[in-house]
Amino acid sequence: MSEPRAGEGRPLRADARRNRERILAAAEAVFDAKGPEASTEAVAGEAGVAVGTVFRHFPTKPDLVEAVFIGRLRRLAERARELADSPDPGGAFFGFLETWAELAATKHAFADALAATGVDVAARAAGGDYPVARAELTAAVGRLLARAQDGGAVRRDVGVEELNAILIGAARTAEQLRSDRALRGRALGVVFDGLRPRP
Amino acid sequence: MSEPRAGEGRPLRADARRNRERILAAAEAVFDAKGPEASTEAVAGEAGVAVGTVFRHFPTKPDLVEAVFIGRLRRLAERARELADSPDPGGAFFGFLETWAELAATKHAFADALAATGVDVAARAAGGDYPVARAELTAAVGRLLARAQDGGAVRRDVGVEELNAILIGAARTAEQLRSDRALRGRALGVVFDGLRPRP
Amino acid sequence: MSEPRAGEGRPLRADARRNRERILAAAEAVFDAKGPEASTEAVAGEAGVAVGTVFRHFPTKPDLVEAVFIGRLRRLAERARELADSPDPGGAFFGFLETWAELAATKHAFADALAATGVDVAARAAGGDYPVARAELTAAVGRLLARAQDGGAVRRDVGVEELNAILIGAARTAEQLRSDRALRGRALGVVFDGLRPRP
Amino acid sequence: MSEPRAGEGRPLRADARRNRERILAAAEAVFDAKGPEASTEAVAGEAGVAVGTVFRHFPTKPDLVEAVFIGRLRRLAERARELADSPDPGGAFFGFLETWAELAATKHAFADALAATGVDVAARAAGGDYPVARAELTAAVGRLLARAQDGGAVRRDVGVEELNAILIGAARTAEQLRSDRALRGRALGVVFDGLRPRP
DNA sequence: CATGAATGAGGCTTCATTCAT
DNA sequence: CATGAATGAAGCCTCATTCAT
Repeated sequence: MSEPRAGEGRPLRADARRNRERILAAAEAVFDAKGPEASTEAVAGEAGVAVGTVFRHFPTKPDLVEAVFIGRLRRLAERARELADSPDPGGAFFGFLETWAELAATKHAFADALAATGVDVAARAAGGDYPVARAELTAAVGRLLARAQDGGAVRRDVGVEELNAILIGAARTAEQLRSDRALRGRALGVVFDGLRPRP
Repeated sequence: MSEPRAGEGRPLRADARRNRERILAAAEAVFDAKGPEASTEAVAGEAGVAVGTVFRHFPTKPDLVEAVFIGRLRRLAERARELADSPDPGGAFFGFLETWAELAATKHAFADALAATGVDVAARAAGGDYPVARAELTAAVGRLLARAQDGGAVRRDVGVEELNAILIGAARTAEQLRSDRALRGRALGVVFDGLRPRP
Repeated sequence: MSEPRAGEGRPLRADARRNRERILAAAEAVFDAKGPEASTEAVAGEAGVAVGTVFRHFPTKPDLVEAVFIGRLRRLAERARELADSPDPGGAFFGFLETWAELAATKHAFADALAATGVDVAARAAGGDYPVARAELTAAVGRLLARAQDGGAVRRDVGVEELNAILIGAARTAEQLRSDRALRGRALGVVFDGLRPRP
Repeated sequence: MSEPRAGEGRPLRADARRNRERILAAAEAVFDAKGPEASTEAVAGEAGVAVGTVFRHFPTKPDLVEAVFIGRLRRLAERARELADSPDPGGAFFGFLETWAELAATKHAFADALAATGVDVAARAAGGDYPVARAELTAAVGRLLARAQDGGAVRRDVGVEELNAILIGAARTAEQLRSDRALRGRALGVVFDGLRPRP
């Protein structure tokens, strides 16, 4: 649940909303720096609020982690949508992959969180916002992929599912080579080349 | 450290060695199921020994995680060595990649542990068995790679470093598609295709 | 550290302060009875709080021991200051020694804690409240000593340093004879007589 | 019990006796260095035997601590006996005090162990060797004291009991000033002066 | 609503002691 | 007898979560 009282339509008070944002930002920063096992207290500290406030907004630790993660999914989906109508579908597609990898290369817990998906989603039922965010990203990426394939820039035997898994792996590859930008570029180049049509 | 006080040459008593194996096996199972943050207590339970016994063999939690991980590195290196003299270098190389991915597909903590490498190795100095195991694997894989490149099966602009990072990512990709063997095969195929020479 | 985050000026909430006092009192009682190695759990039990609460107030076992000890130093310094302006410097001085010994006679960990000084202070740097409390006591005692020497009640070849060590020993002597008040008085009398001017 | 199977008259085999001595020596060294909380394993290591052997000789940790302590009492008593017939009773008496303090100044756990006496003796019944060793020391010191008093070197209102407690305190004083020999000498001088006859 | 103190389960680790080899 | 592996209680400390202020 990324929005407390979701569905009851009670819009958060201004200060409450502000706190929520600050907590999310703080959580993102802290999780990036120390991984998602960082203590809630640390997040609260970074956000400049008390722990109680964090728990009011995100009743559970997983709730907070999920919310951070969903935020990222949304930003990625947003980016995918921006590129959707590019006149150069191939460029748009591979450009998006770069964005993804670049994001993953610096954001520590990102790949983990992504990978945790398969598990968590099952465990947390279908109630939360996660499936929605996930679906939106998948849809947006799917469109990018389809156009790129139509344009002949990407092989046709790849579906969104494989692409998704490949990107999760690529994120890890990128993270692994975090410190060497050139090496990272080359490794990702290899992986992405695999997506191009075989002659 | 895969052998306590390694280097002092005192071979463990029969029962001690048996327990050590049981603990390692238990740890592998538990870490696979719940990740390497699983409690030492859980490992002890699975192994059918008391906690104290686990700590006698692996004085520290990281020691245990490392030992499990090193075991995997060794098995992989072993496999790489077996394939070293294959008459079909390209087949040997890609066959090895399959093994790797197959192993990773079921072993949860594997990718994490691998990824943790960069950090842990630095932190744990060069004292343990880890660097050795790591070096051996790298060497064995390097030979496989070189032969495959010489045989024209793999593009020449890929080094062991990139390969390593790519494989770590591929492990994650495979894990992600754990449940769908066909899909997994296709995704890995794409990634591995990226390694073939561009026409 | 006798006040958590001392110096930041945030006064504890009423209930927190109350708990803090209870914990200190409990620690004093428990340490007196079983020595400072008594478990934190025991202290918590005596104070009627959960362990977590003890650790919130005193993040570390040594912190707790130190706090108890500092409390005692302060009480002694207070007593010394009260006696500072006595019209009978010699009486004031020896009266203070009685107080000290009396306190020490019942308080088990006292001598130990005092003795631990040389070590702990070095180890714990100059950050905490300890050096301050220690210095204040030394200063107050120094004044008492100087006046007594000026009044001819105490030999002049004794400095605060020796006096301090002697008192630590006397505390142990007193503790040793805890159960026999008369005997204790005589033993301390002998030790204190050593401080009087030789004819 | 400082002698296993005490009273059954079975004299230890030569190697067993040798081990016993080595363990005692090791324990003395280790306890001096790290205090009596040092692990039995550490003692075993220092002695070059296995833990099991230590426990065979001293079935319990307190047994070992006590044995070490008794050894010291005996050595002190021995020293006192040597001085018993000195032609200079006063010199002999104060010389003995020096020995005592000197021993205590370097031997970490000594004062503690001595002080622990009151408690342990009660707890451990009267069965062990401790009371005997204690009594012998007291007797020997008593003789030294009596002769010194007869010779006018020591005030007559001091008994062995007080003396004992004073010495325990002095040991602590000496330990406190361990690092400064001159200061230590002066402080002990003051304490011992208290024992001289008042004019 | 926010605050931050209290709770207490749970994790890691040490160590006296037992006992199979 | 010696060895050293196994046991498991106990200690310290962390942290998600609750709730009085």
